[in-house]
Amino acid sequence: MSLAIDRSKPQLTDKPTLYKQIRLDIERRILSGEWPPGHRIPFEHELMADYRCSRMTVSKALSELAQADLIERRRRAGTFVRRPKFLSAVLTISDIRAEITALGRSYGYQLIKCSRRIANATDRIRLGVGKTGKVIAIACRHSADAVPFAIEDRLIDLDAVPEAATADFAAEPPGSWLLHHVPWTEAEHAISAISADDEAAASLDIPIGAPCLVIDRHTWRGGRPLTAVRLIYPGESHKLVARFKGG
Amino acid sequence: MSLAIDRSKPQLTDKPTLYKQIRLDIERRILSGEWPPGHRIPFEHELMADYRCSRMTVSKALSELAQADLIERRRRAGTFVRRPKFLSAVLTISDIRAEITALGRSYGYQLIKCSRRIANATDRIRLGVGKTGKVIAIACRHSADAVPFAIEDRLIDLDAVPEAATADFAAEPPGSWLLHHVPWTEAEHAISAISADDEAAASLDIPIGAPCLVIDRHTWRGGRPLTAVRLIYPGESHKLVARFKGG
DNA sequence: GTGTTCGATATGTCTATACATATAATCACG
DNA sequence: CGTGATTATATGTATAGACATATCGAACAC
Repeated sequence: MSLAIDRSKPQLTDKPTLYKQIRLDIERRILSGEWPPGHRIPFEHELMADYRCSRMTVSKALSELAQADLIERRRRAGTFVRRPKFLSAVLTISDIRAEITALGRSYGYQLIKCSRRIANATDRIRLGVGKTGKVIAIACRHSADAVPFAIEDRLIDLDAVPEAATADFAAEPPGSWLLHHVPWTEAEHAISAISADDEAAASLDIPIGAPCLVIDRHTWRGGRPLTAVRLIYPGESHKLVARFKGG
Repeated sequence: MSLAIDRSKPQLTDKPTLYKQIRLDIERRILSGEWPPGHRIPFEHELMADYRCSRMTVSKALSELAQADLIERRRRAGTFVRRPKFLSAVLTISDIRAEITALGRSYGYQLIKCSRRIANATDRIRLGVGKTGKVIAIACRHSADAVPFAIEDRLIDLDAVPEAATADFAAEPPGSWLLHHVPWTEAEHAISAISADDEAAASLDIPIGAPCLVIDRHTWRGGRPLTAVRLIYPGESHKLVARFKGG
């Protein structure tokens, strides 16, 4: 297979490390289509010979590729290229303040409503908690260069996030505050489209009935609900972008 | 730290392997909040002593956690718990036929238009190719239990995907055909909301002006554009779901 | 005080070896 | 002709030791 690489001065001429070279080599072959899904890649002992290195080194390269789901390793059978896992993409949603300032626009924030109460039935369903407890309900608006950017309707479980009781949500948007103060372990986003009702239309300064992009996000820590939020963006002016890069 | 584990009969009593135990142990501490973001986790030589194992074993556990972005390793300084990477989630978009049949509903498909042509200026911009070439333009509709589910407007670069010339898009939806025949390496999705224009409204059997969820997807192989597609879903009946599970 | 050098140290890579374990392939048997 | 036991083999885990490399801090020079 003539894979042998230049190692005339083992740790001096090589820029990337050996296992990384092997990993990138295999990755390139997979992504270029040279080794299509289902293809059996050379056995470890073959790669050992090709690259003149120990099995541990080959194994390290293959293990990383396996962890990244590019290949599948089966004992006795060998190592195979995985078929791409049906269109998936990583959606990155930064907090809104960061998103707006990253665009070089000035960030504005207005707290519309902030109340503390004992969770009612609606709150409990929305958060997904069984027994009643204290919650904070927040409505606020984010703007970019003084133009309404999104409105936010949030519920925080005060029993799960007691520190929220002392936060000043008039000064700092709850999304930013939570992101910086409360670690979370699981999150779920549901993305849909709605027509602006009169309230949303007024807050966003758009016509009633205009299309809006909606993100409903739930966040947990160790299975316990922390917060539920609905973000409404004017639909035609906002896009969510998700990317997938093989490897 | 009293982390020592039971290894009275090294490879017999242990269910999970040693490095996996170490990995899960550390993972648990991080996800439970016991070791918060920024916390320095014990040095490798400390973990070696705690778990009575070699450094390679500890290192393997830490390397996997680092690859999964839960920790950050810095030479000379030590290993630290990373702060969560600003709300990110994995969005999985399966092809529409699979999505509908997975819901136990019957899948229907109508090809509305399919034409082959030399790429005009609009096509070139949409695909992001410089010089002109042949393309296939397809319009079609997907339905679930005979109810319109989504409409699709797609452009395929015939020079990048010559096999598409022989595909029968009246029999098989282009999304499914591409997924099964054409490997890709990069994809980008932009998600937005629009009002249904009269054409979309008629195809989807919804009122003109109704909110719709739009996915614009571009797919490349090795940096070369393969296809550009716009999918329009009735907004209130469809949700995209994205999840993030720590670890 | 300020910048430089240098040593200590934690992680990063690699080797050679050993044994464990899952399983594909083969073979013996009813 | 299946079918169950056996074997061969590729990956999986683990060890001990070696050297590479980045970098924090302290000692040093200016």
